[in-house]
Amino acid sequence: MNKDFVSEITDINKDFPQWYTDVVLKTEMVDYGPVKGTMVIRPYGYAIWENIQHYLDAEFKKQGVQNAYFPMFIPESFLKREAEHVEGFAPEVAVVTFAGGQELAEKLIVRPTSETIIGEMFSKWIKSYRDLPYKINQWCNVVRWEKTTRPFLRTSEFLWQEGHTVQASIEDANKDALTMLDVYSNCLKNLLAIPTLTGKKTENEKFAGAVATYSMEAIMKDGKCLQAGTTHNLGQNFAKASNIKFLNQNEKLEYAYTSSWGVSTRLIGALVMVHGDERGLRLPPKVAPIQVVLIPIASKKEGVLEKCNEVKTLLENHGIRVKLDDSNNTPGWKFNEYEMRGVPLRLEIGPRDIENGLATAVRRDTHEKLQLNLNNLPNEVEKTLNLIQNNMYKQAEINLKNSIVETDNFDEMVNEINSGKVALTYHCGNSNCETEIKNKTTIKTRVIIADDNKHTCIYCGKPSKYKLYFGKQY
RNA sequence: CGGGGUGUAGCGCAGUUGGUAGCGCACGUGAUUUGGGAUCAUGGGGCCGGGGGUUCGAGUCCCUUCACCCCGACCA
Repeated sequence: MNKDFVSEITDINKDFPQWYTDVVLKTEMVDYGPVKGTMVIRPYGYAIWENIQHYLDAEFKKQGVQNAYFPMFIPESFLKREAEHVEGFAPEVAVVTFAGGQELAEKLIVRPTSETIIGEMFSKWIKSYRDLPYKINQWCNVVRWEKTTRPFLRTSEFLWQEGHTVQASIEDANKDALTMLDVYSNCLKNLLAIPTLTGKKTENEKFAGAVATYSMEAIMKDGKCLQAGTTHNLGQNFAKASNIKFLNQNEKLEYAYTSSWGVSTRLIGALVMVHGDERGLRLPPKVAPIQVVLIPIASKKEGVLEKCNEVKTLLENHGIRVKLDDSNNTPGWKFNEYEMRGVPLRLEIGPRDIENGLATAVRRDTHEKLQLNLNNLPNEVEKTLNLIQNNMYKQAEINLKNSIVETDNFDEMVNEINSGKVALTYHCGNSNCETEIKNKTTIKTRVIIADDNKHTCIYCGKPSKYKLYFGKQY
């Protein structure tokens, strides 16, 4: 017996960041790429991403969004069209200066986001109010040369979707941003079993060039926040920069109003850090690449493997993602392996089970052992998977609530944040005051705003405009 | 860009005052096994991150460089 297997993954309570790295590598979701800061998304991680894509594509469609693809290279001059935008992104763009054996006349940036190039195309395509609204999404990679990187959470290149809409009024552009924020938070709730805090970002924290940025934050097991998705009301800023004009119903030429919104492979990182435990990954059934792992016991005994294959086909025909592991490894090894990989439900089938007409099942979320009737297996498995999905959301919700402390005392807020909590508090909305709060807390904070008028600012004591969350952040 | 750490077999590591490379796991083969990381036998695998130096001799000492990880400042 190998006694060292426990130490394969760092103790989640002793060193959370190292635990995270161990889990994503050992479950074979990801590996480091040869270039610093890059990652290879391996099949087990990519399958999760594909499940997220399927879910979101269906939701986007409901919102009248069409998929398309735009080039990765953007003329450098495009980026400079929007002053705040270039200031925000210039430090982290990768630039191509040499290609085809010669120095380029105009440098090309590798997209850090595509507002400028998509805006350029919109300006060609949109002529009239009749063309609006116009809604485009693309699944692609983007490059942001980050100084410190971590698989899924922050890498030099990452995968995301970016949606871009054009509207005839700022109200409609803002509505798009808010609607997509809902789509995102529902995705996290329904698919990933992750509860989120949503709201508006402060002036200091909004997207470079946006009128308003909305954000969805998830709370990790260690109490830190992770920005899981953002949507932006860009007003006319990018329309002016890209010259997107339309003729309105009064026959007046007018700059259009745009929005943009995105979520990235960072969601996979959130999934790991919200649900994982000391044994490794825990995946909600709806995103899990493998929903049920089937483990034969004494597989060489007569009838065992046959029964397993039969059950596998039965479940697959029911639309359940099943893996039958008939490898030579011992059952014990397999139990641990698939628990580490976060497979929601394990079925064991051995001579005893066959004799009794039952399958032994073990839930990953509760470690609960169940006996499921072999005659009604697909329905029982489906029911159990739903229970697991719901229970995982509930557990995450409890963790979220336990992580938040409401306070209007400044010192208390600082203490709570330093001890790993998220503080729910009040703020006047003044930009200088916000900066002061950040400086006083001496930790990186993430801010989300909801409108509020009943309290006073935690820092300056003036009437508060906003209700917001402060917390340590990834 | 600061602070800390690590580079030796696919992975995890050991390698003493310098003496010419080892352990566990994994992998190949054969057999026995199988309800919480099996056992025996046997086999393959190394530019000791790179470059330079000291030395009769360097994984080990010195210089230099590169890569990666973790923690901070900026970002999804």
